[in-house]
Amino acid sequence: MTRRSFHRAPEAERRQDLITATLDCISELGLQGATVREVATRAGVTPGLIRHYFSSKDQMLQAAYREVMTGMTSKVADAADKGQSSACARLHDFIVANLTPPVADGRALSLWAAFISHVRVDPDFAEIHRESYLAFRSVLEALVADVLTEAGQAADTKRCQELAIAINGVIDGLWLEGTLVGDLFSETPLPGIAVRSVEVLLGGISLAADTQQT
Amino acid sequence: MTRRSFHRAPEAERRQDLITATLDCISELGLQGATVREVATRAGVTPGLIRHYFSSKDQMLQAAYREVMTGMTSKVADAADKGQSSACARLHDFIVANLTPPVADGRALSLWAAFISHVRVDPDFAEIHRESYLAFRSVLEALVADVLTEAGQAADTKRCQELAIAINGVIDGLWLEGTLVGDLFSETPLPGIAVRSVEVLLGGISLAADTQQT
DNA sequence: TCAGAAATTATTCAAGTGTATAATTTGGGC
DNA sequence: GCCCAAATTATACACTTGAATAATTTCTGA
Repeated sequence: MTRRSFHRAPEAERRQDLITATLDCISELGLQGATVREVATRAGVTPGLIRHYFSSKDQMLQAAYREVMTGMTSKVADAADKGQSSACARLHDFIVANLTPPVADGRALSLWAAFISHVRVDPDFAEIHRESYLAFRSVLEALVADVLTEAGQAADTKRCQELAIAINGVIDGLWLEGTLVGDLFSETPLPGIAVRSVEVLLGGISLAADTQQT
Repeated sequence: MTRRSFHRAPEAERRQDLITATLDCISELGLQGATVREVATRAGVTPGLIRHYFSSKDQMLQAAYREVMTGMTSKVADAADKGQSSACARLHDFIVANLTPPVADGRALSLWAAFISHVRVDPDFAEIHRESYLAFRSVLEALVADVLTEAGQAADTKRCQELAIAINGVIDGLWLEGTLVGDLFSETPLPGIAVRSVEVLLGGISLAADTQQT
């Protein structure tokens, strides 16, 4: 009986493969389905190898959680930088990026919810959540400040903070609705609702991009 | 060796105890912690009894999910009926009820997230989600229609629907923020932000109750 | 009071769980 | 070409899991 042959992968690459496999398991089978054996199988690897890269299964899950959150935040932050034009256009793109794939899709929501449900169970997960939430909101708060100054309005910290909280609420809520019951919104696209809602929250500032049609 | 004595409980009561124990397990230990044995222990019962009330562990989880959602919806719907005064006051109370305990608390969020993360895993959970979401939004949509007509504005279906979606988004999103990182909002209470945001979304209609102070 | 149906417990089972450890293979540096 | 550290596999273990079954207790109704 001969052993199966294998190939030695660079540490970073193998870690990434394991994390990706972990996330696949969680989104398709739930946290309970992310067993050491299932993850290893999907990564094309033997169960024992996991403990060579992570000191425990829990640490692997935490690494996976971190990747999900930094991935989502960086994607929407990128979208707000691509179109360099105006602050309004950047906020507009930021909102839309939050409510369209790949940020707004079932897999992302499934992963997010699975981890959130563990925030109260494990303090390590709570810390990861807190960090990623603050990172996201600080991006949004800066964006709001830019929009306000661009519109010639006062951008004091207090007001920016409250607006960012409210806007974050709209985005989060619509992200939930869209990804959970997206099929109910074929006729009333969410990004449009979101943009209009935020415009209203901002006191009537228009975020319309130049290339917009209805 | 004598068997432990027990008492025969009415079916409804025992089922309720098992469901409550299930929810306690999930909120404190996660879905993975809601094992047949742990639930039975907390319900003061033997593991085997669970299969006498539910044909499988999964069916018990589904019953628990249903209870969580109907409980939350009925609580906020009740809050919108107590003060019979005006439609504006009812919407106001509805919003506040969503963002204050017991609806807005860590336990509820933990439970909700755990179940949501299984919506994509198990079609039965998806169906429960869909039903409870539509029930909630139909309550909100009726409330919005009342407010609009009360303010003398047009309350056509299309507009009510879009407004309900947006308002639901604000509520969901702020509910998330408040329950997840509530300690960050000691100085900027969320119910206030929510009410003001909805007022703006409604085009400036004031929802202020008579007994309001700042 | 005393059956007997139904609720509850006790016990068992096979499968799956994370982890620990030892045996092997790989691939880069000499 | 070969050696040796490190990556990977293989195997084993102790424990937990959901479920199935049989044995017992409870309590109602006649």
